[in-house]
Amino acid sequence: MKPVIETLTDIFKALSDKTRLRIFWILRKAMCELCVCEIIDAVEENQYNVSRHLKILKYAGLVKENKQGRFVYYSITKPADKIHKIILDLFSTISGDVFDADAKKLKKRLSLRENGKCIIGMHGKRIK
Amino acid sequence: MKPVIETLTDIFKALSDKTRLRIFWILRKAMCELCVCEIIDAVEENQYNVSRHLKILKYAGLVKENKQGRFVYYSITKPADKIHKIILDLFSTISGDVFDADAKKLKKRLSLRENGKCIIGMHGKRIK
DNA sequence: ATAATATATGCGTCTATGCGAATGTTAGCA
DNA sequence: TGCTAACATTCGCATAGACGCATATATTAT
Repeated sequence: MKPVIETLTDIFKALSDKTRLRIFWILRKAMCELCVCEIIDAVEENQYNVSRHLKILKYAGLVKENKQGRFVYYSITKPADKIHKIILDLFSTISGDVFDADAKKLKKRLSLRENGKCIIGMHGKRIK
Repeated sequence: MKPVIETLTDIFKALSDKTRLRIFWILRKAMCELCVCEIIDAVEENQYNVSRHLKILKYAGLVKENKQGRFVYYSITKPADKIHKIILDLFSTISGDVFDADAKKLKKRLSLRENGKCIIGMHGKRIK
């Protein structure tokens, strides 16, 4: 079990980068699992950067992953303690140009899903 | 006016360092202005580091200063928006060994005040 | 004016972090 | 088995941040 102060600095560090803020915000907004390529399209960042940032968010305990075939779905972790819960409350009050634009791009991307599953990869190619 | 995302990263960056977390925590806990030397005694850090960290917290809009003679008193700023308010709520739920120890040291230091004012400098020398 | 004291800041150093590019890994499909 | 695609990781570099030391600034006492 990490000391409280470690947990806190890990969380705040994870949220102190713009790209990670956007990724976390869009994951919270989505209210569902998002596959990496969908996140990439929403925030318009490189694959390796998104992957790296997701790792940091995961280490801080803010997101979790769910591997399904070659796709990896990420989602917000359910808050286990007060601090975590308050962080999520905080994000529910956040909106603004960058965030709203990301939400718009995500919505467009999610409309391409079939049966609630991602069927399009990173370069717009349909699966199967 | 800073964009929302800038405000957020500034706040999270400011809180992503252990010493700054402790300084901010003790300022919130104190519920009153603290002079720099009192903060130094509470967190047991070097003068220049405490000064620098206070500057970063101030830049993020989390604390404000009040100069009185050669003493500078710092205190928590009143939350101007929801985000700021939630951050403060978050800190009201935080406690633990390091934080509690700091609170203890601060209490001891504050008991040396006279008329609610700091009368002892950095090296334990009484003023006047 | 001079000295002393509370606080701030500039400089050098070391470490941490973010990015780009390339490469590695795993899973589905022919 | 071999190819392709989704995602992860490693390396090298550039920048940012934290610390220690020395010094600057501001204010008060002598």
